[in-house]
Amino acid sequence: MRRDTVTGMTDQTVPTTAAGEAATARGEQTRQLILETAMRLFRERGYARTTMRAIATEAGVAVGNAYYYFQSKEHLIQEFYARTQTEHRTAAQPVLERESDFAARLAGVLHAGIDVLTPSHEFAASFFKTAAEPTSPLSPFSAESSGPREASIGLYADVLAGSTAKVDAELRPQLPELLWLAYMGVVLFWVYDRSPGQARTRQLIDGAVPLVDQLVRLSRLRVLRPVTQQVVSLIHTLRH
Amino acid sequence: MRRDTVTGMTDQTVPTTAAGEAATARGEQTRQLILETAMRLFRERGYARTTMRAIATEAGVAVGNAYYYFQSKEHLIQEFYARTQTEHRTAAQPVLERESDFAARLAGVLHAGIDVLTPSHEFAASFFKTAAEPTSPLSPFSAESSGPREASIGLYADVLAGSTAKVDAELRPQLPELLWLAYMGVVLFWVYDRSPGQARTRQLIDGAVPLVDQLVRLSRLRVLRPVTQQVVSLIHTLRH
DNA sequence: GCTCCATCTTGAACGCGTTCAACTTATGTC
DNA sequence: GACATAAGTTGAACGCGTTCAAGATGGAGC
Repeated sequence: MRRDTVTGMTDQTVPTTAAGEAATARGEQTRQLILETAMRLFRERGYARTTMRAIATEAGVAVGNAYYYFQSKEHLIQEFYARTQTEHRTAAQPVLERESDFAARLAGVLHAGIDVLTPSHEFAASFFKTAAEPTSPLSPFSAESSGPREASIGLYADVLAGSTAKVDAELRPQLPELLWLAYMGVVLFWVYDRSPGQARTRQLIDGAVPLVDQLVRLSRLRVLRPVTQQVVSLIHTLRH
Repeated sequence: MRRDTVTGMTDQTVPTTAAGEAATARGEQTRQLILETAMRLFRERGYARTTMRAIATEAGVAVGNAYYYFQSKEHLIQEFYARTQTEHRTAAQPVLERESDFAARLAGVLHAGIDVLTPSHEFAASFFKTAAEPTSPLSPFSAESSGPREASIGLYADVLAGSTAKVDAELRPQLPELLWLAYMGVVLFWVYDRSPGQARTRQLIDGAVPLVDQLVRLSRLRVLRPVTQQVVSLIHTLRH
């Protein structure tokens, strides 16, 4: 059974047995071996300088074998997404348990996200272009990325839910996704950030969080209600 | 003399004569021929399906010759930037001459930008990933794109300068670049927009412009001054 | 033990972007 | 006109991601 992504989705082009999840021990072992080798080489040499031949050789298999388990070199990255997302959740947990202030929770979760990404900055930048392509399965907006995406949005739902923040009733249901979008913006900035240790990104978070916090507070204010409603209605329009 | 970009920048790796601009008639002719052929094929077949061999063959030259004039296949796209920018300016001119209301000017210029891009939607999406890579010379933030970028920011400076809008004094000097950034956001949305005729992008513009307009107005309001100042100071911090 | 068949594995081959040493053409100098 | 040098041109070759026909493996049913 040809497996597609780390989410365990079945490849529609090769529908054999119905039990797509039932991977044999032999296959799963090779799959993991190739994956670990690839992740190691990506970190060691960067994405572009790691060839499929090198991955296969180091893993002790044939090139074609790697393509039996992964549709393309790009698909090897999907594993990176899933891992990063899981690590983000773990790293954010203490903050979510400790803090109740909205701004503190948001800042903590954003910083935790960058903490997790930091060791992979160079690597992330080199494959970012792949993720940026709209038609790519690696796009954060793609159907194939829906697993990690939903999980990530859930994280920001928790940021809001566990906080003492008072939010405009109409805005509240939209806010988690908006916060996730803001997180995507931070990641985008981070990828482009050439400052040592990506210090600028930290400044962006520390500067933008109080701003978001204030805007959320002000969303209930009379002068801003029309603007708030405009934002909400724009979101509805765009979502169809 | 090996030419680098459409901006006429000299390739530092091959510094021969000082007069880098003095291209001979023969060379310039071949260069234009390759360029026209490439642009035609890109539009006909899309970026990915157009091979350098096909470009060379159709232009009646050798593959290596194309690489004499253009560092890479990607560099052929830089021409697309420059042309698009020029067309955008032209398409926006009537609006800038006619309207004095800020919101009308901004909406007009944004719509003009999408008007110009529309015929290239498929093509743009396919090479977008290239432009998205931070290290790519095609990134809108790169030094090599500074020409078109500055011109584009200038367009938004005109949007503001010719309008009757009253803007917070501290915010005003930052606004053109912020508007350009918003335009980049619109283009990003447009690239991902799968709705027929990219109707969603039009809705985004029509929905977001009044919002921006209101925020700009409110920037002078007492309750929002702190937020405005925060925004301005954040920009300053991030700019170094 | 034998057969069958899905699963897994192989590596040569393909088309791509890109490079480069060799060659040809044009331009200026005496 | 002859020479020197810069500008322009060539196409075979390289390394890459990817494909695919062919073969090997291992467990289920008898």
